[in-house]
Amino acid sequence: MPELPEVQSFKAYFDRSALQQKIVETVVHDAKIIRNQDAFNFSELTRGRSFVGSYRRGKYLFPEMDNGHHLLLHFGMTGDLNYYQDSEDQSKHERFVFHFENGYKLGFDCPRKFARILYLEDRDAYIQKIRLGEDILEMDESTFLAIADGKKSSLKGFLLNQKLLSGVGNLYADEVCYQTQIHPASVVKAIPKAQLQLIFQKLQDILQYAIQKGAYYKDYPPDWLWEWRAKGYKAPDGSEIASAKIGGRTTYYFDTWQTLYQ
DNA sequence: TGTGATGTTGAATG
DNA sequence: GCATTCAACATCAC
Repeated sequence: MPELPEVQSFKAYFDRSALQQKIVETVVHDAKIIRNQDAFNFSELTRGRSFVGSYRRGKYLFPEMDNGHHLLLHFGMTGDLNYYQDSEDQSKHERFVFHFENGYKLGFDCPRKFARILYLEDRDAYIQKIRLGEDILEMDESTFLAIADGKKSSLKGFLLNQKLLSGVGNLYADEVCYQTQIHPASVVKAIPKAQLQLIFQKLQDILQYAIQKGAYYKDYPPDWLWEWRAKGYKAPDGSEIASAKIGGRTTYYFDTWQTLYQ
């Protein structure tokens, strides 16, 4: 689920449900998901506070509290938010939940528990510490070209590296490679400038389009790659869909349809 | 039953 | 320092 467009819709969901409400209680069901506090401290630190805003960078969402401190919500593979009133609407995999003064609750669900939650006194220091790259949608073309310059890694590995540009995950990376007709195993420094510019433009287009659709996959165009993946689809030139591990992740592509630069 | 999954980290290796 | 590969995290679905 959660790549940049998905996290953007989590942000919108968070903002319209959780802002400006006092937290009367924070209940932690699974302490392991909170990485830098124990359950007791996390509850104490958030109780009585309210959220005043949120900031998204790549796949990282930072809710801001009324004392100037932040949380980090990173959704991992299966994180989700659930705003509800009746306890029967509580998710089976809720890991912690804020109870607000108005009687509603905001639960953080995560079946696989790969999510990472932190309490941060200094958000920017944390971002610097983990060397999180600039959000791809905040980046201009010249910055993108400068970051790509001379990189010896595969295009796929480059797009997935959150320290270089933040927001792209496995699905959207494949989508960009497909739509630009560039092979994901291409060596970045061997890709011509015009093609890098195309990659940049497609990144913007694809992510913006996905955000506009609320990251709801079923509303994506039928000629996007994601839907074809496991269906034995053929590219316009007749090449069959292939999969291989590239940049450490399972990657789908069309062998001859996508040009390999190396 | 085994395998892999829309993510990240840390360790080991080249 | 850079890049790659692997294991680990924990659960579910095919």
